[in-house]
Amino acid sequence: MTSMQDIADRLKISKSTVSLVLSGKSEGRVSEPVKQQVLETAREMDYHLNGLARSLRVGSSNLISVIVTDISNEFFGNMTFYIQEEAKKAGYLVLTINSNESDEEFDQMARLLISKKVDGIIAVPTPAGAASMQMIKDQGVPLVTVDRICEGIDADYVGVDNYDAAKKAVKELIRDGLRKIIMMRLDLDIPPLNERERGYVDAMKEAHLDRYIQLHRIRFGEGMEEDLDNSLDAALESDAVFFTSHRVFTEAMKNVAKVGGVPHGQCVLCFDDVRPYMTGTSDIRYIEQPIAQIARKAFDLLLEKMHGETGTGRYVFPTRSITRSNM
Amino acid sequence: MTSMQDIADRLKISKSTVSLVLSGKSEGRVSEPVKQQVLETAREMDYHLNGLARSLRVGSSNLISVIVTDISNEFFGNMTFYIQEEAKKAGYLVLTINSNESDEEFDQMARLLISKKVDGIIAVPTPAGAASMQMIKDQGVPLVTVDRICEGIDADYVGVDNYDAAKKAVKELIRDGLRKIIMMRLDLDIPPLNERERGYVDAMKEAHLDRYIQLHRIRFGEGMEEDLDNSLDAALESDAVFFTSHRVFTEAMKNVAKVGGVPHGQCVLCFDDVRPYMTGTSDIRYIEQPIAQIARKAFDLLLEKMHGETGTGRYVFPTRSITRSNM
DNA sequence: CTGAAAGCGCTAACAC
DNA sequence: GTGTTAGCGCTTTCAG
Repeated sequence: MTSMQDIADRLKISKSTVSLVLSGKSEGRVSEPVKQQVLETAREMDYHLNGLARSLRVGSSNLISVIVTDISNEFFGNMTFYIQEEAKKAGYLVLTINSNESDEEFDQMARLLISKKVDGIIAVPTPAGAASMQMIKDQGVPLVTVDRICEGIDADYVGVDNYDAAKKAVKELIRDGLRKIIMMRLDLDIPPLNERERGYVDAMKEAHLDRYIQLHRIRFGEGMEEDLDNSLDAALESDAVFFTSHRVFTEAMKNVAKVGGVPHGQCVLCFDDVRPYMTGTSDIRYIEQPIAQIARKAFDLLLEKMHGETGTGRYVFPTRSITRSNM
Repeated sequence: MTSMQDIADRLKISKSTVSLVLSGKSEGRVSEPVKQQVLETAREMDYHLNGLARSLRVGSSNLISVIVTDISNEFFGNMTFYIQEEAKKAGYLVLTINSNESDEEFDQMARLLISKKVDGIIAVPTPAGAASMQMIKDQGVPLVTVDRICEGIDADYVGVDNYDAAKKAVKELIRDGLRKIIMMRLDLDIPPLNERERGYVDAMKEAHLDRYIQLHRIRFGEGMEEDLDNSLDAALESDAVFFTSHRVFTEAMKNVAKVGGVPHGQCVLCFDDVRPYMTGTSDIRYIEQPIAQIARKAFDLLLEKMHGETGTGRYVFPTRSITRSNM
């Protein structure tokens, strides 16, 4: 592996000169002939920059990380994708991390990332992840949180109004004549899910449909399928099922497939895009979060912080309810 | 940010001693009291290792990269996920890169990764990516290719027998009475897609159904929706549509939703798991690739290479045809 | 315009 | 057991 020293030796010049031209800072500081020689020799010797050495010296790695709780959730998958696209444009590489909703894993990974000297972190906080957030901040690593607010932590936040989105969508269902609307949510104590539940409950109460309110809490991980099985009958008897997140929806669908699909005439409401799943004949609706915008905003905020800006803010984007009936 | 030197100064000892205990190499080389002091002081001063310095010194970054062509393809998404899980166990962080099927992007990213001194790369080669593969090898970076063989490059390969899988699945369709079976594939000149096409064509010919052979080539990226629209009528008139990859399937489904879903009684055959999409009443079948196994094998091979093994091999895993009719 | 030298934070010989 | 030293490959003052 050839180094700058190697090409300096070959040309009998100093490595500082080589560094100047190879890092594009030679403008008016290195003569044209020398510059050309360096460039050519670098090519001949198949030189590749050692970014580690550079990073150590300049104090920044051009690496950022995005830590999500469940990469198999399409919402997070897409978010990660969009962040990567933005990062690429800005010259950053991204380390994608899956915390699997575990505080311990999150913390462990955050420590690793700090040691890798990432320039910034975009994180979906785990249920009780405040301490890890604080550690990241204490280490001076720019941080922006996404999807879930982490109470007690002064960091940028980007997300949507989950309460409002859920309430509006349920009201639309009621307007369209549906009555027995039940909710299936993951058994995780995280703000978005709690907010969506509140929205559902309030919408039902306001329409005096209290008696139909049903909350099915599905365990995340171990026990998921069992819980889903137990809720199946209730689901089949309802007019509509409101799934609070993509993951619980897709898992439930695998289950529902066993009994021949969603019953004709029944309505499914879900957070996040389910268009590709709408091959059937049931009435499917979903609440769309502007993922690309969220991702872009999150990255922009991170970029600002990495450039030294200090204030933090909370940015809430509007959602849309989409109805596409195939009946 | 406190360094080893800082804690050595505080304790009036040398930084080598500090290094020894902090890197867990103090066994029988540092006295117990000193060791405890170091550990405690490190905690007090909120010390975090500078991994860049360590990597520069020891010559390895504990970073690997997986470069896929389309992260929004669930097959690659899952593969990446499994690789990450394996990598985590082995103490590696992974940089996920999306080449977007572009040779140029791949090459550019590969150069960046080399400068970041990644310890290894798992790559899905782009259509004409041999030169980039060679560059990676020339730089001494361990490489394993996945999903597509890159001709002319001596590197490990992990994948499935695409010809055989496609042929078998089509034969099953024919056995079950389907005749007008058409294929929709992306317009990319890559081995797996070509092999799947060959398998389809041969199965049809062997059943003397030559007259029903229809190949619809769908552009990837710009023009995709247009091509899909143009093929819609033919699709609706067929007995079955064989989608050669997950991506073309999901895109087509968005399109099909416009006309009210897949017609009753029609069959859809697809490469890769589409269980969550089986909410409808149509006959859906798919060819399952053992993604977890593929990912694990790829990572194992990479690990071996990173540990100095040299030989290369090609590993082909069996697929399964899954039928689950909801009719 | 070019070079010498210092140093980013760490590890690993090698002395003592 | 512990300290000294050299150096990984680069960037960046500072002289000349």
